[in-house]
Amino acid sequence: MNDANDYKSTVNLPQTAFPMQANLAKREPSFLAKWQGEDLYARVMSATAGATPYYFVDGPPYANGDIHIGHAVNKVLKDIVVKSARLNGHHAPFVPGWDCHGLPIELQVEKKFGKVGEKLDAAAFRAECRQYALEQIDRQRVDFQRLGILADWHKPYLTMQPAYEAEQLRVLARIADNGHVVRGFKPVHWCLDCGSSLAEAEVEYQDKQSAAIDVGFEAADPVALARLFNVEVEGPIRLVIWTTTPWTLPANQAIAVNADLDYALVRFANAGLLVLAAELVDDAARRYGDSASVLGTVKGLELRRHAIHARHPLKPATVPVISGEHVTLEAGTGLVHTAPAHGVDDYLVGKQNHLPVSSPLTSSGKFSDEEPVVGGLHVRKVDEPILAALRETGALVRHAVITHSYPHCWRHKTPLIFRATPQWFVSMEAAGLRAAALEAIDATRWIPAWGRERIRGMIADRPDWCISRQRTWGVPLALFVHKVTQEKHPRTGDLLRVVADKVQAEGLEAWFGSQVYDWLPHSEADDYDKCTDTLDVWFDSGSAHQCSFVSTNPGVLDEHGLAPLADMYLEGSDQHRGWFHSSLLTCVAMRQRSPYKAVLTHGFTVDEQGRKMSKSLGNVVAPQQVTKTLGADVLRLWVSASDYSGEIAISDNLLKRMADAYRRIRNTARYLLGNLDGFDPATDAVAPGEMLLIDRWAVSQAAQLQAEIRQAYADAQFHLVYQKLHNYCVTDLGGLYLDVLKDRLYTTAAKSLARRSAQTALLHIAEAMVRWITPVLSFTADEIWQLLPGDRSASVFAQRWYELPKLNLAEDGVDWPLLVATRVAVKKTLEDLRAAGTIGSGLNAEVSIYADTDLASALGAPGEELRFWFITSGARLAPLSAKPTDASEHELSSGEKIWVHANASQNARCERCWHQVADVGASAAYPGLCGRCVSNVHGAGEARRVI
RNA sequence: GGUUCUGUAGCUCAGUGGUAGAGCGUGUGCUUGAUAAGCGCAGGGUCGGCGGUCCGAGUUCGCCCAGAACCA
Repeated sequence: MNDANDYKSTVNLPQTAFPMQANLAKREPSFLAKWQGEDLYARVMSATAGATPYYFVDGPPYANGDIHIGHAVNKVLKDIVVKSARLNGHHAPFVPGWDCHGLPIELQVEKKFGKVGEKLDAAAFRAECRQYALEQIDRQRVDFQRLGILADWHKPYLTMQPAYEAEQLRVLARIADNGHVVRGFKPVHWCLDCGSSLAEAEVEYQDKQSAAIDVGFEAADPVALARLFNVEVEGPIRLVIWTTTPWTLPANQAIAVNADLDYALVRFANAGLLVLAAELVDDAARRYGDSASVLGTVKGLELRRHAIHARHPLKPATVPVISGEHVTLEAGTGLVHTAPAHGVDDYLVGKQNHLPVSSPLTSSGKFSDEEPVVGGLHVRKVDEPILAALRETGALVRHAVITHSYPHCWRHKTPLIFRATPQWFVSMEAAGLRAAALEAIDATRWIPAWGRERIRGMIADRPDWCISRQRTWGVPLALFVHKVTQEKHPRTGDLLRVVADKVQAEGLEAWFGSQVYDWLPHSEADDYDKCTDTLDVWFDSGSAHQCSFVSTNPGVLDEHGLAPLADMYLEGSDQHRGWFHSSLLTCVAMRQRSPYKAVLTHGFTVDEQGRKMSKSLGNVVAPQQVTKTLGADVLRLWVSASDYSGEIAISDNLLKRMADAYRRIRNTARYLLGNLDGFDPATDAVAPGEMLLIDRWAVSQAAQLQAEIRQAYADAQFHLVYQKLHNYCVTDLGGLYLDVLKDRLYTTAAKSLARRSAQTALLHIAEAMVRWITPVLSFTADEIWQLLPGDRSASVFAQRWYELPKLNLAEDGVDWPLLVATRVAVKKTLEDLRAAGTIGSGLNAEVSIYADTDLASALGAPGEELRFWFITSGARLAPLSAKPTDASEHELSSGEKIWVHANASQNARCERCWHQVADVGASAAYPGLCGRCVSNVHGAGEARRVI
C-alpha cells in the first residue's frame, strides 16, 4: 500500500442501486405498469382485509374535460388521507367516482348532433351522452392514475351506472316515504336558452344593463287616498314604484309598502301628485330633476288598512296595496312592484296576501297572445313597447339605464329570469329536515373547524331544494302526478322502487320509453301523468353516500341495504354549498343522520401572486405538464407542503423549489440505502442495549419525530408532515447524525459492532421514514422499499407504521442537547480559523472546550470520542482557569457559557481516515496510517462506546 | 351588500400573553469518501394597519385595509 489512494478500497463507502437522479418523469410510468401488472390495489385490499374499515367516499368530478390542477390537488389529498389510514392499520378502500349526468354533457352532444329532436330522439341523445361521458372518464382516469392515486380504477362508481341510477330512485323513495318531497309552484331561476329552471350552482352573477323605471300606478280612488293624507287635492294621484325588470309589470298583482315607514303625498312640479316613502322624497326629486312639496304623510300601515287600490298601468285591472317587511328604503321609492310569479320576495309576500301566482309569460319565453301591449312578444323584446305604453298614459315617471349585478346562466352567460313553474322540492320544513340537518352538522368533524359555521349558515338560511329539472340527460324524477290535484301518487315510494328495479335491469329508457299504464293499473292510469322532469344532478352525486356503495361494493351494506357511514369527505371549499350540502340533505332526509364523520375542505389553486388561473394570464399549470417534466412525486410533495386551508399557490418557480426539496429527501434515503449495502437484519442487527449511545439517541429522535408525524397525519396537517420530514432530513440527519456517522461507517471494520450498530440505527430510521413518505411520495417510497434489506414481498402500501424500539435514554447518561449546543459553538469557532486561512476541513483542527466543572463533566460523557462529534482531529475539555485569552465565548441556550479555542493540528494526516493525530506512522508496517486505522484494517478493530 | 375565512423573513410554513423561529432561496466559505452530492457561516421581519384590555400582545378584543370562497 504505497499509494494513499489504495486505502480507499479498505473504506466502506456507500453503495446502492438507488439512483441519485430520480428522473421521475421517465421512470414513474414503469412503476405504474408494475402496479397495474401486479394489481396492486387488489393486493393491498386483500392484505389489509379484516382490519377495521375506513370508508372514504370520493366526490365525483364531472365527466367533461381533462383534469386541471385543482382536480390533482383534490385527488392527491384524498390519496394521502386513504394511504395514511392504511398506515394506521385500516382496511381502506378507495373507489373513485364520476358525475355523469347533466347539462354540460348535453351541450357537448348538442354541438355534434343538435338539440334533442333535431337529428336524434331523446333516447339516442342519451345514448350519445353516455358514450361521451365514458370517453371523458377514460381520459381523466389515465391522468389520475399517472398521479399515483392508488384506487379501484377498474371498478369506479359512475352516476350513470344503472345500479347507481336505480339506487338513486330508491333513495328518492325513502325521502318521499319520509314526507320530504313536496310540490311547489315557485319562482325559480329560469334560463330562456336552456328552457329549464337552474340549480343554485348553475347561476352566476355578472353585470348587466337594465332599464330602471319609476312607474306611477294611478290610485283607483284619489279622493279617498287624499283624505287619508288629510288634504284635498284635484287630479290623479300616482303610487310610484321603481323596478329594473319592466317585463314583469304585466304580471303585477300588488304594490307592497312597509307598514312601519312613513309615506308622503307629494306635489311635483312636473310629475304631479305622487305617493312615495317620505324619506325618499328628496332623493326622488333629485332623480326626476323635479321640485317637490310634501302635502302630508301617513304610515304604510294606513295605506294597507284602508284597502287602497291602484290601476294596473298596462291593463284594465286594479291591484291592492299590501305590506311586507322586505320593503326597505335602500333603493327605489319605498313602494314595491309585486309580481309573485317573478320574484321570491314577491312570491312570499303574495302568498301571505293570497295573491295569484299567475303570469302571462309562457315557458317558451313569449307572452300569451291575448295580453295587452306585450301579447305574443318575447320577454327580451318587450321593454320598448312597455315603456311606450307607460309614456302614453303618463305612468312613466322616469326612465334610466343602470348597470347592476344580475344572475346569468353559467352555460349560456345570458340573463336569467325568475319564473314560477310547477316544481318538486325537498322541503326543509315539511318533515323537519332543516332541524335534523343542523343536528347532523353538529355531530360531524369539520376540518378546518370553521366549516361547521359555514355550512350551518347555509342550511339555516336555504330555501326548499328544487330537485326537478327540465332536462334530457339525467335520472328521471319518476313520479306519477294526479291530473287534477297535481299531487303525487299516494304510493309514490313503492312505485319508485318498482321503477328502480326495472331501471337497474334495463336502463333509463325503461322509464323514459314507458307509458303510465305500464306502471299503474288501468283504473288509475287515466288519472295520472308521468312526470317528465329529471332530478337535479346535485341529487345524483349527493346520493353517493348510498349509491356508490350499492353499485360497487354491496357486500358492506347492512341488513336494511344501507351503506356504512363514510369516515371522510374531502373537497374544495365551494362544496359547502355543493356536494357536502346535497349529500347532507339527501342522507338526513333518507336516514336522519350525516353521511360523513368528517369533512375536510381545501382552498383553490392560485398563482404565486394569488391570482386565479386563467389562460389569458398565462399562469395555468397543468398537472399533465408537471408529471411529464418534474414527475408526480414532486407534484404530490407540493400538494402535501401546501397549507390547503387557504389558497394554494403554484407556479413553475414553486414547483422547482419542491423539486429541490424532493432531491434532498431522496438523497437522504439514498444515503441510508447506500450504507445498508450488504446489511442483513436477520444476522447483523444489533440489539438496542448493545448499540452505541449516539445510535440509540438517533433512533429515539426518529421515534419522537414519528409521533409528531403520525399526529400531523391524524390531524390532516400534511404540510407539517412535509416540514418536519424535510427539516429532519436536513438538520437532524444531514447536518448532524449522518455527518458524524460517516467516519464510523466508512473506517471501522465492515462487520464490527461499531459499524453494525450504526447500520442498525440507519435501518430503523429507513423503515420508519419509508412509511412516513409513502402517502405522499408514493413512487419513491416503493422504490426505496424494494431496495431496503429484508423481505419486501408485501407492498409498502399495505404496511402499518414501523415500530421503533423503545429506548430509555436516561440510562445512557449523555446530555445530547448540551452536546448539540456545544457543537454549534465549535462550528462557529472553526469558521473563524477557516476565514483566516488557517484551516480548511474541520479535520485540520483540534479544539479545546473551556467550561465550569459541572458543564465539563456533562460534556465529558463521550470521553476520547468527543472529536468524532465535532468532526475534528482532536477535542479536549479543560478547566476555565486554563482558558487562553483568544478563546471565543459562547452562550448556550441554557444561559451557561463556554469558551472554545481551536488551532490547526500539527500532526500528520492519516491517509485512510484523514484525521491528523499523533500516532500516524507509529506502526512501521503502515507508515501512512493512524493507530485506529491499523487496528481497523489489520487488527482487532477499534471499540466505540458513545459516538 | 351579507356569511365564513385568510394576512408572520423573497418562498413554504411553525409559533401555548413574557427577549420573533425553521427549512428553502440568497450571499459566502469548506469539502471532493452521499460528488449533477455533502458540510459550515452570514445577512434578511415596525408578525396587514389603527386603537383597547394587560406590568407585558404576533398571540386577546374592537374598528379599518387587502385578498378568497360562498350567498344576494
